[in-house]
Amino acid sequence: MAKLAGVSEATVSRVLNNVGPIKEETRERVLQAAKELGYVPNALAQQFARRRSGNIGVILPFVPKVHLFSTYYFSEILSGIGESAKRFGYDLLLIFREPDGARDYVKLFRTQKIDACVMLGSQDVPEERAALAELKREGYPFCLVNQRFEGEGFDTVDADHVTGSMEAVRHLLEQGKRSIAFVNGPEQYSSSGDRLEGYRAALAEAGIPFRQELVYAGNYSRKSGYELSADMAGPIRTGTIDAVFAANDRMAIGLMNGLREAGLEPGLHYSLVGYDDSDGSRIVSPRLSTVAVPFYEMGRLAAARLLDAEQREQAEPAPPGTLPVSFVQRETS
Amino acid sequence: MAKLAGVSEATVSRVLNNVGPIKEETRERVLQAAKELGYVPNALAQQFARRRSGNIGVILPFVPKVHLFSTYYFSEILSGIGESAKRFGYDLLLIFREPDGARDYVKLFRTQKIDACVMLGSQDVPEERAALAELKREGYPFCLVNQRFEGEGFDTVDADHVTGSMEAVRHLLEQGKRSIAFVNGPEQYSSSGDRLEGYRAALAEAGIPFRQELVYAGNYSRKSGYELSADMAGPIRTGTIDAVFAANDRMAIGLMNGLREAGLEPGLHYSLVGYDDSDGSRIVSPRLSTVAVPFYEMGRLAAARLLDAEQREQAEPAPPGTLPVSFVQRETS
DNA sequence: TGTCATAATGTACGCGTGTACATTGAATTC
DNA sequence: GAATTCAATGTACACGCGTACATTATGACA
Repeated sequence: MAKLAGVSEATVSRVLNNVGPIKEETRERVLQAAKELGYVPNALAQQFARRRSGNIGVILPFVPKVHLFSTYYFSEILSGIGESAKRFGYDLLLIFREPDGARDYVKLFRTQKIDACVMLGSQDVPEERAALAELKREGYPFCLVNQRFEGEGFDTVDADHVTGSMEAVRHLLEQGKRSIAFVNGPEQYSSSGDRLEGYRAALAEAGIPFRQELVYAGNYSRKSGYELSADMAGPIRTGTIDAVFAANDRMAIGLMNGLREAGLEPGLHYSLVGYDDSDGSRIVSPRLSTVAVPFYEMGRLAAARLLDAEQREQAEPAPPGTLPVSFVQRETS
Repeated sequence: MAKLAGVSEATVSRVLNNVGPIKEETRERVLQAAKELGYVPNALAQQFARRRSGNIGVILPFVPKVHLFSTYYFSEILSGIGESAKRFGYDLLLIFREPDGARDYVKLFRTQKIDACVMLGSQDVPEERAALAELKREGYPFCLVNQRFEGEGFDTVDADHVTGSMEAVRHLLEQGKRSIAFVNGPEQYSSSGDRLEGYRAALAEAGIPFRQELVYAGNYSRKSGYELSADMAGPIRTGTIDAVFAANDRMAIGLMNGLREAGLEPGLHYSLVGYDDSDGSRIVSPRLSTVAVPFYEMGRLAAARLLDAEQREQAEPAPPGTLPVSFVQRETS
């Protein structure tokens, strides 16, 4: 191109990439020529020559119709990842998991489509664990967000859901509640285990025995919370349950709606605390007490960590980042 | 690679791309060798050689903290785009607009990073209009979703917000309401204009004069709806307003919450209809009447159209697609 | 002035595919 | 049996950049 600016292609490349010593005058001449011709480097050629795509992959759960997971959750994390990506000059390649459960993450790296990858919404099931272990074995950089795999040593950015749950339950205890039910999500998510742990810890701390029959199993969907209301309405009426801690806002809201149909109001007949501080928690009435999770920050950190390591070519896996969460009291407790 | 399978690289390429005549036996030999070696074509080299990235760009508004726009809205559209992309073998490259308003869309194409592009959340402002016009002038394929630019002939997938709004207002009229306020969003969005048009048409149809003082300006955020409640509480009490049609659910919900603080309940002191059929509309109480928009389908269609055209190398711009919406009655009206 | 170190630039080639064109081989036709 | 045709494959090169290495300019120093 700008050979028409009296210099070799190599020099052009050097100028544009700021590599090697360049006479100031030459640099300006090249940049001037590039501007005049409206020259834009071909990213495909660059990627090919550099053997790096400059893309960071973001793996998302398969969602034909986004509804099991909170869109809030993903939007926040995604924005955070985007923030870091921009800062490091990377682009985001969005990848939905296959519906059939196939997860050939290695292929994504082998084809060079991505240089690193952030995993969202992954579950601790054997196939996933194996797929990630292979990824790690092959040395490809990836980072999990909001999901740990015990004993694998995967790079992870998580939030302190144990403490978050403890605080939520402590709060209910402070309100004088003694029969606190817990609506949890599937155990494939490490955060479910964390929350159960926090729930138990808070009870233990208060000298209250844990009772399995107060633990209800949902799947993080609003519907599952709604359906559990049928089982819980009775115990709430009789006082066998005087408060509910739900593992996410969606279930809490579903439960709340279901109990309302049974004539039970949160904050009046029972206390209710959700988890996530999602949009929904602010718009229901009464407004839902919940636990705020720094999703944006988690995404930002996960990507930053990957790209930072990428740049210095180092492999030292940063210690799993665990970000603090905070209890938010509103009107349901 | 699979030259070790007794054939030239060219033949390997032909086999893998299904191009040209190939002896069945050769094909199998190549595929067998590829499998044995675990061969995976280098996507970067492919893209470079084909001069196509195989990426479809998705332009999103700049969102340091996602909150002005409904995350629901984008998640749905994004999923729809993902669906089409997968079907055509494309990947999604996520691109956030620059905060400073710079929008060098052309560069994205010139660098070959994307082959086509879907625009989300774009506004009809001079810079955007110019940027898109340039894109069109240069012949780069792109498609707008939920936003039209009159007189430009851009490829667009929109929803019939005029009819949707008419139905919403008709519904209120059928309920006997005669003083229907309208809370609209910024006029940079064509859908705002559409909704105003629908609002006026429905009034005209019923022989009710349009009154400018019943039109309130929000910005599609929940906060703006909340703030407008201060202005509207009085008129509602006096009966100067007996119903409100809001241009989206977020504003409707904000308004509802604000009016509640003033002691006014939707469905009781006034009727309320929102727009979007977002998650929020289902979880507030009373549940919000609204208008369902096929966002997923819109994303799916936009991408499908682009990629379809891409494949047949044709340039005939499909007629702007306008998808139907549907009124959903719930409890606030 | 000559030597040497360093700055600045040019030359040449590789990166891994896709593909136009050339070549070979086999089937068909007269 | 020669000519023709087309299937099947090989050969060669382009794609646009980055970069190792070679080369030349520049200045410091003796």
